Amino acid sequence: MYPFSQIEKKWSKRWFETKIYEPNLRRAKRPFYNLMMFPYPSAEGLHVGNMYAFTGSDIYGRFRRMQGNDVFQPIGLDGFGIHSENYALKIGTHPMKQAKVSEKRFYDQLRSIGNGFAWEERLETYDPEYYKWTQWIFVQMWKRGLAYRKKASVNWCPSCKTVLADEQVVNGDCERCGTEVVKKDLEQWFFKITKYADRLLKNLDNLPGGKAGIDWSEKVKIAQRNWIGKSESTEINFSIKASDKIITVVTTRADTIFGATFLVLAPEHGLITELAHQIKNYDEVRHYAEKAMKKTDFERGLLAKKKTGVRLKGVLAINPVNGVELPVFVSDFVLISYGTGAIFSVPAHDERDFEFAKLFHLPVISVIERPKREALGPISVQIYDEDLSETATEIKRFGIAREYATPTVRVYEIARKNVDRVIEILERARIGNRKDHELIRRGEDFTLEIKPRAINFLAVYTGDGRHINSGFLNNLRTEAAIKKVDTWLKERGMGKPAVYYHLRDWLISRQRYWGPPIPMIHCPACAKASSGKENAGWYAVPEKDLPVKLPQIKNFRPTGKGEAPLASVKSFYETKCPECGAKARRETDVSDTFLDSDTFLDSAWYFFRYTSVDDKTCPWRPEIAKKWLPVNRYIGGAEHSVLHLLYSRFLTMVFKEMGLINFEEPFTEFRAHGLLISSGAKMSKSKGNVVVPDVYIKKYGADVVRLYLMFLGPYEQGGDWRDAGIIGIVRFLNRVWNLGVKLGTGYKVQSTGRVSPWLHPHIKEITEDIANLKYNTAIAELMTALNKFEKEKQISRKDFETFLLLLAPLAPFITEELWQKLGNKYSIHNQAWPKFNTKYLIQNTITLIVQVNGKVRGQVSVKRGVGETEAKKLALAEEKIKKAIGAGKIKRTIFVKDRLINFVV
RNA sequence: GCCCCCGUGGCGGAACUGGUAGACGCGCAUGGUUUAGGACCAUGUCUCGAAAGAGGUAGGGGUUCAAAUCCUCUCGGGGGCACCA
Repeated sequence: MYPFSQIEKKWSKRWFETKIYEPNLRRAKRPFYNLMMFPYPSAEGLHVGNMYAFTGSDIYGRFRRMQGNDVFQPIGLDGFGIHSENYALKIGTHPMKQAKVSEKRFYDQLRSIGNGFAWEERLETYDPEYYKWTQWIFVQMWKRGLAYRKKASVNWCPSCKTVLADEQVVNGDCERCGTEVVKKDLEQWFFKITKYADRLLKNLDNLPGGKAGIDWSEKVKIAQRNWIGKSESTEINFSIKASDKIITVVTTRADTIFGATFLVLAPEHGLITELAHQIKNYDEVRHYAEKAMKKTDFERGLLAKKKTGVRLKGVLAINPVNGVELPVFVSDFVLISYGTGAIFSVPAHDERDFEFAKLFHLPVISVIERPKREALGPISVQIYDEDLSETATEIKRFGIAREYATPTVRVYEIARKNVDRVIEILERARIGNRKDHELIRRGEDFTLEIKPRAINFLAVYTGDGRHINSGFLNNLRTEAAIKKVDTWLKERGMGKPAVYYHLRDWLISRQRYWGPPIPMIHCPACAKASSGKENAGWYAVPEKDLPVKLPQIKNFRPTGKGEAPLASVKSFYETKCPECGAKARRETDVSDTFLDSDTFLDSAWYFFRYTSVDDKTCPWRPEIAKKWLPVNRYIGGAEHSVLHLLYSRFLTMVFKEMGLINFEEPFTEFRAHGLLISSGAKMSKSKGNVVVPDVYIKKYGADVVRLYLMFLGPYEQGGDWRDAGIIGIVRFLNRVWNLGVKLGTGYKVQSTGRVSPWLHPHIKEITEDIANLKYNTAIAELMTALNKFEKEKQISRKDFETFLLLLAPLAPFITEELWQKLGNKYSIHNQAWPKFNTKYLIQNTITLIVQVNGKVRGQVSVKRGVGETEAKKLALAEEKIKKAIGAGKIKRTIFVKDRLINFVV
């Protein structure tokens, strides 16, 4: 095997010393900011998944460098956070100490993978020089009214002993430790990201000034759209009988208002207490509401199989469109966090409402006519699970053509002539009325589908259709009906169109130790003086006093009392009010630092800081930031679709408003790489299939590991690491080495000084593949080229050098070594990317495919650009073609120039 | 439940705007080379068939001269959101 170890060591050192990957930040002429997601320095060390992400990004950066860009490719560590803190607790050390240990290990590893990092610009989020500016940003947010403190019912992880953002709760469990999350009422700090919801959404499609939206992987854009969750809704006011109070509900289906048969309030709804005197069963209602409020969203949502609720006796709401009096309920299926926390229910056209109506035996009024069966096209029958056995047996008597079952569906194919009789059986089984029986056509037979949970579909129709029983909305369809009712309500002041978002404000405070302290001070004296005002007594730490340093304390263990560890450190929290000078108390929470690989506030702006890491006077120097930002290309994992990537966009918008920058989207291009799995499964410690790159780098060298990772599959789709295939890459690079050494030591080589024509199409392919992140096919193409070299036995030096240049971004070490061995100037990575000449892409003789009735029957060699008449003549001269056509007459000829000719007989 | 992605040899995966399916690599087989090898070299490798030929991209249906590619339904896998009114 080629001496990779020696080579890689040598060049790592040389690159570092000669700073070939350090662009001149001030003077660069063609700046290209190639960003990769800085890693979280976990105790386990650099993961092969990290290397996968970094290699893919690095190849692209190297490619751009060779194409003439000044590429800036910085790296740093996202080292604050609960993961490090927990690890320090576990092994009985201090996070500050551990950080230094991990830092060294990570940087050593990062140096070994062959990436062209700009080491001088590296940063660590736990460095006071960095988090000083994280805190500064917090202060700016505060000054602009975008940071606020609020008592809220928040997600609390009893194990991590801190609050969690909604995004960090997965199926009711803590994303990190899997402990069930509970609800707690705590005062917390929030950022008003909701204020930017519309802009965050719009920019995905169109940037201000009519420009096209940001160029991101489509799936990430979709995820953000879903997360922001815009709904065009209507607010409708229901007055309450014998009261001056009003219930404002929110709906996206105002068209169904004539079908409303009751109202439901969220347990937290303020009206419940306001109407206390009117509610006859107030104790019962209050009891229910209090119990519900203690439940987590998960318990109220997914977990709750059955609806619960209590009627507000003595309260009747009046439907504005028809004056009908409707009962009002409280139920935990309505959430205070969305809309107004109140809804009107239309059981005929909403499944949840229907569930609830069944429970309380409430009327169901249908206001939308279902489309007729014919109009539905394919039709299907669905039966409730319990009914299945008996009915199915009966149906089976008709002779089932085919039967198959899945966990949720049982499908029978029955002959057409039996359809009506089967429907009869279904009716007898009282599965629904005839209208709801639906059959799927399947050739000559029909498919009868029997699905569990079908009863709701039978009773509830959520689709569009002609409106009935709806007064002035009769005969309209949904869209038109909504418009009409909106106008109607607005004219009478009874409602108005409104837009709602699912996006919530960003909860950023955490009750832990290992994070940047929130730079706020609370003064009790001032609070008293201006009591009643919002945020009374709260002041930002004056900017000259930043950073608020995180003190090294002995007991950094989380308290679990809703208080951060710093709350018991007197020397930390005791301070003076910046306003009145009285004794005041510092905020002791730290800002959001959570997630294995990411700390949100810290990481939401790190790419700005890279441009000015040594500047102590500002977060970034405007002239340098202007030159390099926004980031030209960002490559990272899709798991950050809605967290890091959304927060970064939000902060960038704020920075623009502050006049700090002149753009509002931080990443011009974002590409999500695929997930790297191992032996068919997601890598995880519990499965024991985590691959650590070090072992392989030691055994085969970084070039081999890089190439293998990239060869696994399309970069944007991910790949499956299996040890078996790595040998193919080892062979490939060995062959490259052997060939290179032969040339370098004076074997006979042709030296024409020009790139051979046959290589040009390969240059084109490789260039395009790398530009499109299709590294797997780029490597395949390089392998093909090598095969050709070996077959020819005669090699020109120029061709081989070109080959090395093409391979250089992918395998930077071996190519650098061979480049030198061939007597070329350092460094290969600063050479110009090979160009291809289009005149060599065109072959003069091409193979024309000859088809008869669409089937390939032969091929003929023709001159490029040959016309139909000529091609036809040549094709028909072929024995095989003659035979295939036989006695038939050619009815039609399809001719695709330089590609094929097809005879239809 | 809703949204997105995917399904091609024994395996990872190629296939441009529909136009010779299986590039490249792994594995396997045969031969060579080597003291030996898990090293290297050569040849072969979708299925059936002696061949001519036929079939073949999860399955059904469709559009087309022509479908892995487009439409549609079903099945299966992965990811995201989820009582959001």
